[in-house]
Amino acid sequence: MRSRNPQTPKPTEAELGILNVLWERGSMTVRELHEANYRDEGTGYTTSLKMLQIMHAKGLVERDDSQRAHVYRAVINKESNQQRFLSDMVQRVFDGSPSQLVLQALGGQPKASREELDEIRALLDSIESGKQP
Amino acid sequence: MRSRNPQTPKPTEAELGILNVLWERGSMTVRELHEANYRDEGTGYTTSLKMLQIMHAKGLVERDDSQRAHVYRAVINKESNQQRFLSDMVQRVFDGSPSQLVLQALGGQPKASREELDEIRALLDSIESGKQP
DNA sequence: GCTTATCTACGACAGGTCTCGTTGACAGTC
DNA sequence: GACTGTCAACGAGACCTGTCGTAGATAAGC
Repeated sequence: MRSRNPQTPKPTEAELGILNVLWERGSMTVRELHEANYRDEGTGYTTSLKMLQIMHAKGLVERDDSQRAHVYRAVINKESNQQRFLSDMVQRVFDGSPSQLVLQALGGQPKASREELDEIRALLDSIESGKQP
Repeated sequence: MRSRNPQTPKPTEAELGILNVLWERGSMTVRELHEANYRDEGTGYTTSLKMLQIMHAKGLVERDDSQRAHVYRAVINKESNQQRFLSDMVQRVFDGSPSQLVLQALGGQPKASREELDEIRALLDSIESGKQP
C-alpha cells in the first residue's frame, strides 16, 4: 500500500547519469556509454563497466550478452523514475504534501515561461474536470 | 550564477530527519531531539549526538554551548532547503525543466484537493500578472 | 568529599558508492 | 600459430554515512 516497487532500488547519483544517457539513446554498449557520458570527466572505462555491472545486479538495467560487447538498456522508464523521486522527495522534504512541492517549485525556481504556465493551467483544468490524462 | 550556496552542503537522509524536527520545534538539546526523533527506532543516544556534531561541523546547525547540555538549532530555514532539493532534482531528474517537474507532480501523484488546486491557480495568476510574492 | 547520573568527545566499524588496476578471454590480422 | 587490441570480470581501495562503545568532564545529591 505504501511503496509498490521493492524490485528496483532508487538510483544513485552516478547511476542516474547513466540512466539519463540510456533513456536518451536507447541501447548502448559499455564503450558507447562511456564515450557519451564520461568524455569530459577523467573517469576510466572500467569504472563505466563496473557501474553498469552493479546496475545490472540491482536490476536497474538489462543486457544482451549474445555479442562480445554486451548491450545495455534501462529497465524502468524515465517517467516512472521521476515519479519515484518525486514521491520520495514529497515524503522527506515536503511533509507528504505534493501541492506544497508544486507551490515551492512555481514560486521560487528561476522562472516559468508563458507557455509552461499555460500548460500547467490546462493540466489543472483537466484534473478538476475529472478526466485525468 | 548557477549555485549560490557552497557554504552549506546538501543534507543527507538522516540529517534531513533531524532538521525536520528542529524546524518544527526550534532549538533543542541532544536529548530532546533524540527522544523526539528516535523513540521508535532503536538507535542510541550517542548516534544522535554524533549526527548533530557532524552537522555542526558541516555548518548545517549551530549551537549554544554556554550550558552543559548544548542547544542546537538549524542554520538554514525549511523553505530554502526545499528550494535546494528542488533545484537539484530539476537538474538531475527533469533535465533542468521546472515545469516538467510540476506537470509530473500534478499528474502522477496520489491526488490534489480542490483547495490545493485553487491555491496553485492563484499562484499562477500572480506569477503571470508579474507581482511575484 | 564521594558517588551517581548525564553530558560531550573521540575512535572505530560496517555498509554502500565510486574509483581503478589487473587478469583472463576472445576476435582479428599477419 | 603468434601477436595485438578490445572486452568482461574480479578484487581492492578511498571515501562517506550512520551506527555505537568507551572515556573523560561535570553537575547534583548525599
